[in-house]
Amino acid sequence: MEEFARPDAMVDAALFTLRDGALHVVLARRDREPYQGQIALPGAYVHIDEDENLEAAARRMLREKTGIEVPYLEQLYTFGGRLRDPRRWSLSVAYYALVPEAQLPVPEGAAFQLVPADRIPALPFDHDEMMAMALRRLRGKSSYSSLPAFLLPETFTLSELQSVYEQVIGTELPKATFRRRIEEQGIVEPTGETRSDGGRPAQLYRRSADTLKEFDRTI
Amino acid sequence: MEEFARPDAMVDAALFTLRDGALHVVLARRDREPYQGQIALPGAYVHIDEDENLEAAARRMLREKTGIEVPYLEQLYTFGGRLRDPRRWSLSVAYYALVPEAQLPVPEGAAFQLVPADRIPALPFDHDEMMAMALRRLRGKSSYSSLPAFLLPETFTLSELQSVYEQVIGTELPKATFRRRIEEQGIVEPTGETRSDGGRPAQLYRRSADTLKEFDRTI
DNA sequence: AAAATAGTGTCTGTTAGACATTATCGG
DNA sequence: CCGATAATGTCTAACAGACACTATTTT
Repeated sequence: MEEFARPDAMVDAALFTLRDGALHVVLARRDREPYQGQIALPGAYVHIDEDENLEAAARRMLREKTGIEVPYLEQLYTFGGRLRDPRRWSLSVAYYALVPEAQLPVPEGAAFQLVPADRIPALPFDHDEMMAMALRRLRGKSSYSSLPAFLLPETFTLSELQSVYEQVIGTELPKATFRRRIEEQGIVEPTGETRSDGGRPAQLYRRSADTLKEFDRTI
Repeated sequence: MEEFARPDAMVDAALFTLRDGALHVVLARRDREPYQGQIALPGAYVHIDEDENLEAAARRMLREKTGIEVPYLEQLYTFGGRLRDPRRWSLSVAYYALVPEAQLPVPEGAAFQLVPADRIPALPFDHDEMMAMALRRLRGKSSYSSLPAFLLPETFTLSELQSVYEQVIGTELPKATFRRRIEEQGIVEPTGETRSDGGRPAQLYRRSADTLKEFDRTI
Protein backbone atom coordinates (compact mmCIF):
# COMPACT_ATOMS: atom_id res chain seq x y z
CA MET A 1 0.00 0.00 0.00
CA GLU A 2 1.29 3.41 -0.92
CA GLU A 3 2.03 5.85 1.90
CA PHE A 4 1.45 9.57 1.81
CA ALA A 5 2.47 12.19 4.33
CA ARG A 6 -0.71 13.08 6.19
CA PRO A 7 -1.92 16.55 7.10
CA ASP A 8 -2.57 17.44 10.73
CA ALA A 9 -6.25 16.96 11.54
CA MET A 10 -8.06 19.02 14.15
CA VAL A 11 -11.50 20.18 15.18
CA ASP A 12 -12.53 23.73 16.09
CA ALA A 13 -15.91 24.96 17.26
CA ALA A 14 -17.85 28.20 17.56
CA LEU A 15 -19.95 27.76 20.69
CA PHE A 16 -22.89 30.15 20.92
CA THR A 17 -24.93 31.02 23.97
CA LEU A 18 -27.08 33.81 25.33
CA ARG A 19 -25.89 36.29 27.94
CA ASP A 20 -28.34 38.90 29.16
CA GLY A 21 -30.51 38.13 26.17
CA ALA A 22 -27.76 38.78 23.63
CA LEU A 23 -25.89 36.31 21.44
CA HIS A 24 -22.37 35.52 22.65
CA VAL A 25 -19.54 33.24 21.53
CA VAL A 26 -17.14 31.24 23.65
CA LEU A 27 -13.51 32.02 22.88
CA ALA A 28 -10.51 30.39 24.51
CA ARG A 29 -7.05 31.66 25.32
CA ARG A 30 -4.45 29.53 23.59
CA ASP A 31 -2.16 27.76 26.05
CA ARG A 32 0.54 26.82 23.54
CA GLU A 33 2.27 27.90 20.37
CA PRO A 34 1.49 29.08 17.82
CA TYR A 35 -0.37 32.22 18.85
CA GLN A 36 0.09 31.32 22.52
CA GLY A 37 -1.88 33.63 24.79
CA GLN A 38 -4.16 34.84 22.02
CA ILE A 39 -7.92 34.46 21.95
CA ALA A 40 -9.17 31.90 19.44
CA LEU A 41 -11.91 29.39 18.78
CA PRO A 42 -11.55 26.37 21.08
CA GLY A 43 -9.98 23.47 19.20
CA ALA A 44 -7.92 20.32 19.48
CA TYR A 45 -6.21 17.67 17.42
CA VAL A 46 -8.19 14.60 16.47
CA HIS A 47 -7.06 11.73 18.71
CA ILE A 48 -7.46 8.62 16.62
CA ASP A 49 -6.89 6.34 19.58
CA GLU A 50 -9.57 8.07 21.64
CA ASP A 51 -12.17 9.57 19.28
CA GLU A 52 -14.57 7.23 17.51
CA ASN A 53 -15.38 9.79 14.83
CA LEU A 54 -15.15 13.50 14.07
CA GLU A 55 -18.23 14.57 15.99
CA ALA A 56 -16.98 12.66 19.02
CA ALA A 57 -13.70 14.52 18.71
CA ALA A 58 -15.54 17.84 18.69
CA ARG A 59 -17.61 16.85 21.72
CA ARG A 60 -14.54 15.72 23.63
CA MET A 61 -12.74 18.94 22.79
CA LEU A 62 -15.66 21.06 23.99
CA ARG A 63 -15.95 18.99 27.14
CA GLU A 64 -12.27 19.46 27.91
CA LYS A 65 -12.22 23.18 27.16
CA THR A 66 -15.56 24.26 28.63
CA GLY A 67 -16.75 21.40 30.77
CA ILE A 68 -20.12 20.97 29.09
CA GLU A 69 -21.99 18.52 26.87
CA VAL A 70 -23.47 20.64 24.10
CA PRO A 71 -27.15 20.01 23.28
CA TYR A 72 -26.76 21.07 19.66
CA LEU A 73 -23.68 20.48 17.54
CA GLU A 74 -23.42 20.67 13.78
CA GLN A 75 -20.55 20.40 11.38
CA LEU A 76 -19.90 23.65 9.57
CA TYR A 77 -17.10 23.33 7.05
CA THR A 78 -13.64 21.88 6.71
CA PHE A 79 -10.74 24.24 6.23
CA GLY A 80 -7.52 22.75 4.97
CA GLY A 81 -4.38 23.90 3.25
CA ARG A 82 -0.68 24.44 3.37
CA LEU A 83 -0.74 27.87 4.97
CA ARG A 84 -3.60 27.93 7.46
CA ASP A 85 -1.25 26.76 10.22
CA PRO A 86 2.26 28.23 10.19
CA ARG A 87 3.75 24.86 11.11
CA ARG A 88 2.55 22.54 8.41
CA TRP A 89 -0.21 21.42 6.05
CA SER A 90 -3.28 21.02 8.23
CA LEU A 91 -7.01 20.69 8.09
CA SER A 92 -9.60 21.61 10.63
CA VAL A 93 -13.16 20.35 10.71
CA ALA A 94 -15.10 23.32 12.05
CA TYR A 95 -18.30 22.91 14.06
CA TYR A 96 -20.77 25.25 15.62
CA ALA A 97 -22.70 24.54 18.78
CA LEU A 98 -25.52 26.03 20.82
CA VAL A 99 -25.94 25.87 24.57
CA PRO A 100 -28.48 27.50 26.89
CA GLU A 101 -27.14 30.23 29.14
CA ALA A 102 -27.75 28.25 32.33
CA GLN A 103 -25.72 25.22 31.23
CA LEU A 104 -22.55 27.20 30.66
CA PRO A 105 -20.57 27.77 33.86
CA VAL A 106 -19.63 31.33 34.63
CA PRO A 107 -16.05 31.69 33.51
CA GLU A 108 -14.35 32.79 36.74
CA GLY A 109 -10.69 32.70 35.92
CA ALA A 110 -11.60 29.98 33.46
CA ALA A 111 -9.67 29.41 30.28
CA PHE A 112 -12.52 30.72 28.15
CA GLN A 113 -14.54 33.89 27.90
CA LEU A 114 -17.82 35.11 26.45
CA VAL A 115 -17.69 37.67 23.67
CA PRO A 116 -20.75 39.42 22.16
CA ALA A 117 -21.35 38.10 18.66
CA ASP A 118 -21.24 41.59 17.20
CA ARG A 119 -17.88 42.39 18.78
CA ILE A 120 -15.66 39.48 17.82
CA PRO A 121 -11.98 40.52 17.78
CA ALA A 122 -9.52 39.46 15.10
CA LEU A 123 -8.65 35.80 15.50
CA PRO A 124 -5.58 33.74 14.57
CA PHE A 125 -5.34 31.00 11.91
CA ASP A 126 -8.39 31.16 9.66
CA HIS A 127 -10.69 31.50 12.64
CA ASP A 128 -12.03 34.81 11.33
CA GLU A 129 -13.39 32.95 8.36
CA MET A 130 -14.75 30.15 10.54
CA MET A 131 -16.44 32.66 12.81
CA ALA A 132 -18.01 34.52 9.90
CA MET A 133 -19.26 31.28 8.40
CA ALA A 134 -20.66 30.08 11.72
CA LEU A 135 -22.58 33.33 12.23
CA ARG A 136 -23.83 33.26 8.67
CA ARG A 137 -25.01 29.68 9.01
CA LEU A 138 -26.62 30.28 12.39
CA ARG A 139 -28.49 33.31 11.09
CA GLY A 140 -29.47 31.72 7.83
CA LYS A 141 -30.67 28.47 9.33
CA SER A 142 -32.51 30.27 12.12
CA SER A 143 -34.81 31.89 9.61
CA TYR A 144 -36.24 28.54 8.54
CA SER A 145 -35.75 26.19 11.48
CA SER A 146 -36.11 25.69 15.20
CA LEU A 147 -32.39 26.31 15.71
CA PRO A 148 -32.64 29.32 18.09
CA ALA A 149 -34.80 27.24 20.46
CA PHE A 150 -31.62 25.40 21.47
CA LEU A 151 -30.37 28.58 23.10
CA LEU A 152 -33.26 28.55 25.56
CA PRO A 153 -33.70 26.55 28.77
CA GLU A 154 -36.04 23.58 29.11
CA THR A 155 -39.18 25.71 29.19
CA PHE A 156 -39.81 29.17 27.82
CA THR A 157 -42.58 31.52 26.74
CA LEU A 158 -43.41 32.43 23.15
CA SER A 159 -42.27 35.97 23.86
CA GLU A 160 -38.88 34.65 24.94
CA LEU A 161 -38.70 32.45 21.87
CA GLN A 162 -39.49 35.38 19.62
CA SER A 163 -36.87 37.47 21.37
CA VAL A 164 -34.19 34.84 20.72
CA TYR A 165 -35.12 34.62 17.06
CA GLU A 166 -34.86 38.39 16.83
CA GLN A 167 -31.52 38.43 18.64
CA VAL A 168 -30.04 35.78 16.37
CA ILE A 169 -31.45 37.00 13.08
CA GLY A 170 -30.85 40.61 14.01
CA THR A 171 -34.23 41.96 12.95
CA GLU A 172 -37.62 42.42 14.55
CA LEU A 173 -40.44 40.05 13.70
CA PRO A 174 -44.19 40.76 13.63
CA LYS A 175 -45.73 39.06 16.64
CA ALA A 176 -48.83 37.61 15.01
CA THR A 177 -46.89 36.19 12.07
CA PHE A 178 -44.26 34.73 14.34
CA ARG A 179 -46.84 32.94 16.49
CA ARG A 180 -48.73 31.69 13.45
CA ARG A 181 -45.60 30.19 11.98
CA ILE A 182 -44.32 28.63 15.20
CA GLU A 183 -47.72 27.09 15.77
CA GLU A 184 -48.19 25.64 12.31
CA GLN A 185 -44.64 24.23 12.23
CA GLY A 186 -45.19 22.46 15.50
CA ILE A 187 -41.67 23.06 16.76
CA VAL A 188 -42.84 23.64 20.34
CA GLU A 189 -45.55 22.23 22.55
CA PRO A 190 -47.22 23.75 25.62
CA THR A 191 -46.28 22.34 29.00
CA GLY A 192 -49.56 23.41 30.55
CA GLU A 193 -47.80 25.62 33.07
CA THR A 194 -47.73 29.39 32.99
CA ARG A 195 -45.37 32.07 34.23
CA SER A 196 -46.02 35.72 34.90
CA ASP A 197 -43.62 38.57 34.24
CA GLY A 198 -45.55 41.54 35.57
CA GLY A 199 -48.56 41.10 33.32
CA ARG A 200 -50.81 38.39 32.04
CA PRO A 201 -49.14 35.03 32.66
CA ALA A 202 -47.65 33.43 29.59
CA GLN A 203 -48.07 29.83 28.51
CA LEU A 204 -44.85 27.85 28.92
CA TYR A 205 -43.54 25.72 26.06
CA ARG A 206 -40.83 23.19 25.46
CA ARG A 207 -39.17 22.04 22.23
CA SER A 208 -41.32 19.27 20.82
CA ALA A 209 -38.25 17.34 19.69
CA ASP A 210 -34.59 17.20 20.62
CA THR A 211 -33.62 17.44 17.00
CA LEU A 212 -33.61 20.39 14.67
CA LYS A 213 -36.82 20.95 12.76
CA GLU A 214 -36.82 22.76 9.44
CA PHE A 215 -39.87 24.77 8.44
CA ASP A 216 -41.91 23.77 5.45
CA ARG A 217 -40.84 26.00 2.64
CA THR A 218 -43.03 26.60 -0.36
CA ILE A 219 -40.16 27.60 -2.58
CA MET B 1 5.63 20.01 20.24
CA GLU B 2 3.42 17.04 20.99
CA GLU B 3 2.87 14.54 18.21
CA PHE B 4 -0.34 12.68 17.49
CA ALA B 5 -0.92 9.86 15.06
CA ARG B 6 -2.77 11.42 12.14
CA PRO B 7 -5.79 10.02 10.37
CA ASP B 8 -5.65 9.38 6.64
CA ALA B 9 -7.08 12.35 4.76
CA MET B 10 -8.81 12.02 1.41
CA VAL B 11 -11.28 13.76 -0.85
CA ASP B 12 -14.26 12.17 -2.60
CA ALA B 13 -16.71 13.77 -4.99
CA ALA B 14 -20.16 13.19 -6.41
CA LEU B 15 -19.97 14.58 -9.94
CA PHE B 16 -23.36 15.30 -11.50
CA THR B 17 -24.16 15.83 -15.13
CA LEU B 18 -27.03 15.50 -17.58
CA ARG B 19 -27.38 12.65 -20.00
CA ASP B 20 -30.33 12.68 -22.38
CA GLY B 21 -31.95 15.27 -20.18
CA ALA B 22 -31.74 13.17 -17.02
CA LEU B 23 -29.54 13.62 -13.98
CA HIS B 24 -26.58 11.25 -13.81
CA VAL B 25 -23.64 10.69 -11.48
CA VAL B 26 -20.08 9.79 -12.35
CA LEU B 27 -18.89 6.65 -10.59
CA ALA B 28 -15.44 5.13 -10.87
CA ARG B 29 -14.19 1.56 -10.72
CA ARG B 30 -11.70 1.19 -7.90
CA ASP B 31 -8.28 0.18 -9.17
CA ARG B 32 -6.88 -0.90 -5.80
CA GLU B 33 -7.75 -2.41 -2.46
CA PRO B 34 -9.91 -2.16 -0.52
CA TYR B 35 -13.01 -2.87 -2.60
CA GLN B 36 -10.87 -3.24 -5.72
CA GLY B 37 -12.99 -3.56 -8.85
CA GLN B 38 -16.09 -2.13 -7.20
CA ILE B 39 -17.93 0.98 -8.30
CA ALA B 40 -17.49 3.96 -5.97
CA LEU B 41 -17.33 7.73 -5.82
CA PRO B 42 -14.08 8.98 -7.36
CA GLY B 43 -11.63 9.90 -4.64
CA ALA B 44 -7.98 10.26 -3.71
CA TYR B 45 -5.67 10.95 -0.81
CA VAL B 46 -4.77 14.54 -0.10
CA HIS B 47 -1.21 15.12 -1.36
CA ILE B 48 0.27 17.72 0.97
CA ASP B 49 3.28 18.23 -1.26
CA GLU B 50 1.13 18.86 -4.31
CA ASP B 51 -2.23 20.30 -3.20
CA GLU B 52 -2.37 23.86 -1.95
CA ASN B 53 -5.66 23.28 -0.12
CA LEU B 54 -8.60 20.91 0.07
CA GLU B 55 -10.50 22.27 -2.89
CA ALA B 56 -7.36 22.04 -5.01
CA ALA B 57 -7.05 18.42 -3.95
CA ALA B 58 -10.61 17.74 -5.06
CA ARG B 59 -10.03 19.47 -8.39
CA ARG B 60 -6.83 17.54 -9.00
CA MET B 61 -8.54 14.27 -8.14
CA LEU B 62 -11.40 14.98 -10.56
CA ARG B 63 -8.94 16.02 -13.25
CA GLU B 64 -6.99 12.81 -12.86
CA LYS B 65 -10.03 10.55 -12.73
CA THR B 66 -12.24 12.19 -15.37
CA GLY B 67 -10.02 14.57 -17.29
CA ILE B 68 -12.15 17.66 -16.72
CA GLU B 69 -12.05 20.97 -14.88
CA VAL B 70 -15.40 21.21 -13.10
CA PRO B 71 -17.23 24.53 -13.43
CA TYR B 72 -19.01 24.12 -10.10
CA LEU B 73 -17.54 22.49 -7.04
CA GLU B 74 -18.78 22.77 -3.48
CA GLN B 75 -17.77 21.12 -0.26
CA LEU B 76 -20.48 18.86 1.10
CA TYR B 77 -19.48 17.33 4.40
CA THR B 78 -16.53 15.67 6.08
CA PHE B 79 -16.88 12.04 7.09
CA GLY B 80 -14.36 10.73 9.54
CA GLY B 81 -14.03 7.90 11.99
CA ARG B 82 -12.33 4.72 13.00
CA LEU B 83 -14.44 2.34 10.93
CA ARG B 84 -15.26 4.09 7.68
CA ASP B 85 -12.17 2.60 6.04
CA PRO B 86 -11.33 -1.00 6.98
CA ARG B 87 -7.64 -0.15 7.15
CA ARG B 88 -7.44 2.64 9.67
CA TRP B 89 -8.91 5.84 11.13
CA SER B 90 -9.58 8.06 8.16
CA LEU B 91 -11.47 11.13 7.15
CA SER B 92 -12.80 12.12 3.78
CA VAL B 93 -13.80 15.62 2.75
CA ALA B 94 -16.72 15.01 0.40
CA TYR B 95 -17.54 17.40 -2.45
CA TYR B 96 -20.19 17.57 -5.07
CA ALA B 97 -19.67 19.00 -8.52
CA LEU B 98 -21.72 19.90 -11.58
CA VAL B 99 -20.60 19.74 -15.18
CA PRO B 100 -22.50 20.28 -18.44
CA GLU B 101 -23.08 17.21 -20.54
CA ALA B 102 -20.87 18.43 -23.37
CA GLN B 103 -17.79 18.94 -21.19
CA LEU B 104 -17.72 15.37 -19.98
CA PRO B 105 -15.96 13.02 -22.41
CA VAL B 106 -17.90 9.94 -23.44
CA PRO B 107 -16.54 7.14 -21.27
CA GLU B 108 -15.40 4.64 -23.91
CA GLY B 109 -13.55 2.03 -21.96
CA ALA B 110 -12.79 4.80 -19.51
CA ALA B 111 -12.32 4.20 -15.81
CA PHE B 112 -15.61 5.87 -14.98
CA GLN B 113 -19.24 5.50 -15.91
CA LEU B 114 -22.48 7.43 -15.82
CA VAL B 115 -25.27 6.17 -13.61
CA PRO B 116 -28.80 7.63 -13.48
CA ALA B 117 -29.29 9.47 -10.21
CA ASP B 118 -32.36 7.41 -9.37
CA ARG B 119 -30.57 4.09 -9.87
CA ILE B 120 -27.43 4.39 -7.79
CA PRO B 121 -26.18 0.95 -6.72
CA ALA B 122 -24.88 0.15 -3.24
CA LEU B 123 -21.47 1.73 -2.75
CA PRO B 124 -18.49 0.83 -0.55
CA PHE B 125 -17.14 2.78 2.46
CA ASP B 126 -19.71 5.37 3.55
CA HIS B 127 -20.28 6.43 -0.04
CA ASP B 128 -23.98 5.59 0.20
CA GLU B 129 -24.30 8.26 2.83
CA MET B 130 -22.22 10.70 0.81
CA MET B 131 -24.33 10.07 -2.25
CA ALA B 132 -27.59 10.54 -0.36
CA MET B 133 -26.31 13.76 1.15
CA ALA B 134 -25.09 15.05 -2.19
CA LEU B 135 -28.46 14.41 -3.83
CA ARG B 136 -30.27 15.95 -0.89
CA ARG B 137 -28.07 19.06 -1.00
CA LEU B 138 -28.35 19.37 -4.77
CA ARG B 139 -32.13 19.09 -4.67
CA GLY B 140 -32.54 21.35 -1.68
CA LYS B 141 -30.25 24.07 -2.95
CA SER B 142 -31.73 23.90 -6.42
CA SER B 143 -35.09 25.02 -5.09
CA TYR B 144 -33.70 28.38 -4.02
CA SER B 145 -30.66 29.04 -6.20
CA SER B 146 -29.24 29.07 -9.69
CA LEU B 147 -27.46 25.76 -9.07
CA PRO B 148 -29.10 23.70 -11.87
CA ALA B 149 -27.94 26.26 -14.43
CA PHE B 150 -24.42 24.86 -14.03
CA LEU B 151 -25.60 21.65 -15.66
CA LEU B 152 -26.37 23.51 -18.88
CA PRO B 153 -24.03 24.60 -21.66
CA GLU B 154 -22.95 28.21 -22.24
CA THR B 155 -26.30 29.26 -23.68
CA PHE B 156 -29.73 27.77 -23.20
CA THR B 157 -33.42 28.56 -23.47
CA LEU B 158 -35.79 29.17 -20.58
CA SER B 159 -37.59 25.95 -21.45
CA GLU B 160 -34.34 24.05 -21.14
CA LEU B 161 -33.60 25.77 -17.86
CA GLN B 162 -37.02 24.86 -16.52
CA SER B 163 -36.56 21.29 -17.65
CA VAL B 164 -33.27 20.99 -15.73
CA TYR B 165 -34.85 22.41 -12.59
CA GLU B 166 -37.63 19.87 -12.92
CA GLN B 167 -35.19 17.02 -13.52
CA VAL B 168 -33.12 17.90 -10.49
CA ILE B 169 -35.93 18.72 -8.10
CA GLY B 170 -38.02 15.85 -9.38
CA THR B 171 -41.29 17.72 -9.70
CA GLU B 172 -43.01 19.78 -12.40
CA LEU B 173 -43.07 23.55 -12.11
CA PRO B 174 -45.73 25.98 -13.37
CA LYS B 175 -44.31 27.76 -16.42
CA ALA B 176 -45.52 31.27 -15.64
CA THR B 177 -44.33 31.15 -12.05
CA PHE B 178 -40.97 29.73 -13.05
CA ARG B 179 -40.36 32.48 -15.58
CA ARG B 180 -41.48 35.17 -13.17
CA ARG B 181 -39.07 33.97 -10.54
CA ILE B 182 -36.10 33.47 -12.85
CA GLU B 183 -36.64 36.95 -14.24
CA GLU B 184 -36.93 38.76 -10.93
CA GLN B 185 -33.92 36.94 -9.46
CA GLY B 186 -31.76 37.97 -12.39
CA ILE B 187 -29.85 34.72 -12.50
CA VAL B 188 -29.75 34.69 -16.30
CA GLU B 189 -29.43 37.31 -18.98
CA PRO B 190 -30.51 37.18 -22.65
CA THR B 191 -27.77 36.82 -25.22
CA GLY B 192 -29.88 38.44 -27.95
CA GLU B 193 -29.71 35.31 -30.08
CA THR B 194 -32.57 32.92 -30.61
CA ARG B 195 -32.84 29.25 -31.46
CA SER B 196 -35.72 27.30 -32.94
CA ASP B 197 -36.71 23.80 -32.02
CA GLY B 198 -39.59 23.12 -34.40
CA GLY B 199 -41.72 26.03 -33.23
CA ARG B 200 -41.41 29.65 -32.32
CA PRO B 201 -37.72 30.44 -31.75
CA ALA B 202 -36.71 30.79 -28.13
CA GLN B 203 -34.60 33.55 -26.66
CA LEU B 204 -31.18 32.27 -25.64
CA TYR B 205 -29.80 33.06 -22.20
CA ARG B 206 -26.56 32.68 -20.33
CA ARG B 207 -25.84 32.62 -16.60
CA SER B 208 -25.41 36.22 -15.52
CA ALA B 209 -22.59 35.25 -13.14
CA ASP B 210 -20.13 32.41 -12.83
CA THR B 211 -20.98 32.05 -9.19
CA LEU B 212 -24.00 30.56 -7.51
CA LYS B 213 -26.85 32.95 -6.89
CA GLU B 214 -29.32 32.32 -4.09
CA PHE B 215 -32.87 33.54 -4.49
CA ASP B 216 -34.25 36.22 -2.22
CA ARG B 217 -36.30 34.45 0.38
CA THR B 218 -39.01 36.22 2.29
CA ILE B 219 -38.78 33.94 5.27
C1' DA C 1 -52.95 25.76 -42.79
C1' DA C 2 -51.46 22.83 -39.15
C1' DA C 3 -48.36 21.59 -35.71
C1' DA C 4 -45.17 22.89 -32.40
C1' DT C 5 -42.97 25.58 -29.21
C1' DA C 6 -42.39 30.32 -26.84
C1' DG C 7 -44.13 33.74 -24.22
C1' DT C 8 -47.82 36.66 -21.79
C1' DG C 9 -52.18 37.96 -19.54
C1' DT C 10 -55.87 37.24 -16.20
C1' DC C 11 -58.11 35.42 -12.27
C1' DT C 12 -58.52 33.54 -7.67
C1' DG C 13 -57.38 31.60 -3.28
C1' DT C 14 -53.93 32.14 0.18
C1' DT C 15 -51.21 34.52 3.30
C1' DA C 16 -47.73 37.79 5.36
C1' DG C 17 -47.61 41.81 7.76
C1' DA C 18 -49.98 45.89 9.84
C1' DC C 19 -52.90 47.09 13.24
C1' DA C 20 -56.31 46.88 16.60
C1' DT C 21 -58.68 44.50 20.16
C1' DT C 22 -59.41 41.48 23.90
C1' DA C 23 -57.58 38.74 27.98
C1' DT C 24 -55.45 38.14 32.44
C1' DC C 25 -52.43 39.06 35.76
C1' DG C 26 -50.18 42.37 39.87
C1' DG C 27 -50.50 46.36 42.48
C1' DC D 1 -58.80 51.01 38.23
C1' DC D 2 -54.25 51.13 35.90
C1' DG D 3 -50.24 49.40 33.94
C1' DA D 4 -48.16 45.60 31.87
C1' DT D 5 -47.72 41.64 29.22
C1' DA D 6 -50.12 37.78 26.54
C1' DA D 7 -52.94 36.29 23.03
C1' DT D 8 -56.16 36.69 19.23
C1' DG D 9 -58.93 38.82 15.54
C1' DT D 10 -59.39 41.57 11.19
C1' DC D 11 -58.08 43.79 7.06
C1' DT D 12 -55.43 44.53 2.87
C1' DA D 13 -51.94 44.31 -0.48
C1' DA D 14 -49.12 41.00 -2.72
C1' DC D 15 -48.39 36.92 -4.99
C1' DA D 16 -48.25 31.86 -6.31
C1' DG D 17 -50.41 28.72 -9.10
C1' DA D 18 -54.05 27.55 -12.55
C1' DC D 19 -55.43 28.37 -16.92
C1' DA D 20 -56.11 30.38 -21.14
C1' DC D 21 -54.60 33.03 -24.66
C1' DT D 22 -51.43 35.14 -28.09
C1' DA D 23 -47.03 34.95 -30.89
C1' DT D 24 -43.77 33.11 -34.09
C1' DT D 25 -41.57 29.78 -36.25
C1' DT D 26 -41.22 25.03 -39.27
C1' DT D 27 -43.30 21.80 -42.32
